[in-house]
Amino acid sequence: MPSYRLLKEAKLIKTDEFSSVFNFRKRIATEYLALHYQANQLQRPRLGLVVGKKTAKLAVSRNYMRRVLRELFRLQQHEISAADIILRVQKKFDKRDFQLIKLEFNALVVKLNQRLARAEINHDKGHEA
RNA sequence: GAAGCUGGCUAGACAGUCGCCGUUCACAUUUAACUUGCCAGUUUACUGGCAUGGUUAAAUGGGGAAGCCCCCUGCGGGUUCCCUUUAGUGAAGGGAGGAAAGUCCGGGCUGCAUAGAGCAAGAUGACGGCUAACGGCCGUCCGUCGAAACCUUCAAAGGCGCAAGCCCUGGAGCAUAAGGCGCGGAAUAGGGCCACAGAGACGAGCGUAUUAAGUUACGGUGAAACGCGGUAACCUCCAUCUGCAGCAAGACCAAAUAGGCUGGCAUUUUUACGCAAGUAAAUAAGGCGUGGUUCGCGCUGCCAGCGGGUAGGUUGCUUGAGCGCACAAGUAAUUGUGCGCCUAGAUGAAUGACUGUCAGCUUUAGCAAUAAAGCCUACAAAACCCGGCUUAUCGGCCAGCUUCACUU
RNA sequence: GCGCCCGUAGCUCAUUUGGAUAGAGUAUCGGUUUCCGAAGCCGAGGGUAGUGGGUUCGAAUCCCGCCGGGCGCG
Repeated sequence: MPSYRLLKEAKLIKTDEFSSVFNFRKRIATEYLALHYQANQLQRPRLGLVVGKKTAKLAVSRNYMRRVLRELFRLQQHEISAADIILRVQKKFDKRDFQLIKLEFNALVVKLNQRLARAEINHDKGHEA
């Protein structure tokens, strides 16, 4: 039985960790979200969130977006391959858009897993060659 | 009853599943420290072993598998087993606001500075009170705004009436109610400014008339005119207040790397002192890098300890000018006494997601009861803590004030 | 947590200090020129100075409260 608890180990904390993911320069974007990622050596994915003041002026709406994304990550964490992920909100959304955001998030996860799997294969091939 | 206004309270409710952050308790495991008893070595103080001894502190995850059980059938819970690792489960109770906001004032707290006074700079400004303090609050005075009511007046269509007039409607004006707003000191302490118009705009002078006499009166404009005006939200003066910084304050613990200090080791040669050991000063050798080589150029070893200190962590961190009730003092702000209560502490930043029922609002249908659909709400989220101010705000409830009309 | 600056025509800026007509360039529209355009020339419209209040005879300008935008320090 997998646990859906969200632990401190599953979060990106330090500025260095954030910058290293950004510098890796891999990015998947949809209308509302942008996902930066970098494969890590841990057994689990780690999440960092960026919600800029530019996307929503009010702290309330920024907090809402953060919490929704964290919840989605929490429920999906075992389907996501091991990588450091930063979710960046590009466009404001609220409670009415929840289903839309859920679909976008799922699409992002699928895409991410595909890309990581492909990278794994290429990496192995490179080793054999 | 109508209209206008003021103040206070509240900020959907209940239940379920998963999840987050503190607090407390219980038991279990691991680690560390201290301690008790026994045994052995050896000696009068240590070392080792044992107890599944005691106390304290800290931490308590991750992955996998099949079956069974439970219910509100789910991304659910329970149970069993395996792998890895130093390593967890359960229970109770709590978890955003009236503005948490803007950061406009005032304090607490903390560090630094500080004999006293002054200058500079900034702030405040009726009078009296409240307060830890304030630019806040309360009371009074003053100024100003303030109604569809009252009063005055005007207009016009209609109604009633023989007529005077009345009713109704609209416009204007006056003085106001409750209430709102007000940086509300000083203009002979001094300086500056006062457009256009006007003869003249801050110094008095000019014109006309008049008189013994610059004696007296008047002067189309203009906000202000013959006067020792107006303006201090122009400079200024007077009175009062203010040391500077801010929890990223401050305190403690403390990696890696570089550098500092101390000690030891390694090390070429020369000189001085000394019988010697050695001490002191200078110096290069050696090694490494560059280079085909000599020359040349650049760098200077190892170990231990100490202190400062960065990342990081802990603390400050929530019991406080606290909240509620009662009584008393006071017109009130507020204060005193008694009793009761404990109410968020995150730090890439917890307070969330989903579901159901009932309220609430909107729309549609309907005479109505009600039904269906939608919204699950306004403004908005703590970041050391308080007292205010200002601004944003869907509704709901309660209390009070003023004016007018009607009834008794 | 502190500190500072800016909002004027559709756009870019003057006028603000020291109060009294809100002005220039560009864009728009009309005319002229041309076979038709462009450029040029002539003319016109466009503003209650971000917003609300106050001081004053008079406010873009002085004072206060909001709204929006930007910058700096730790």
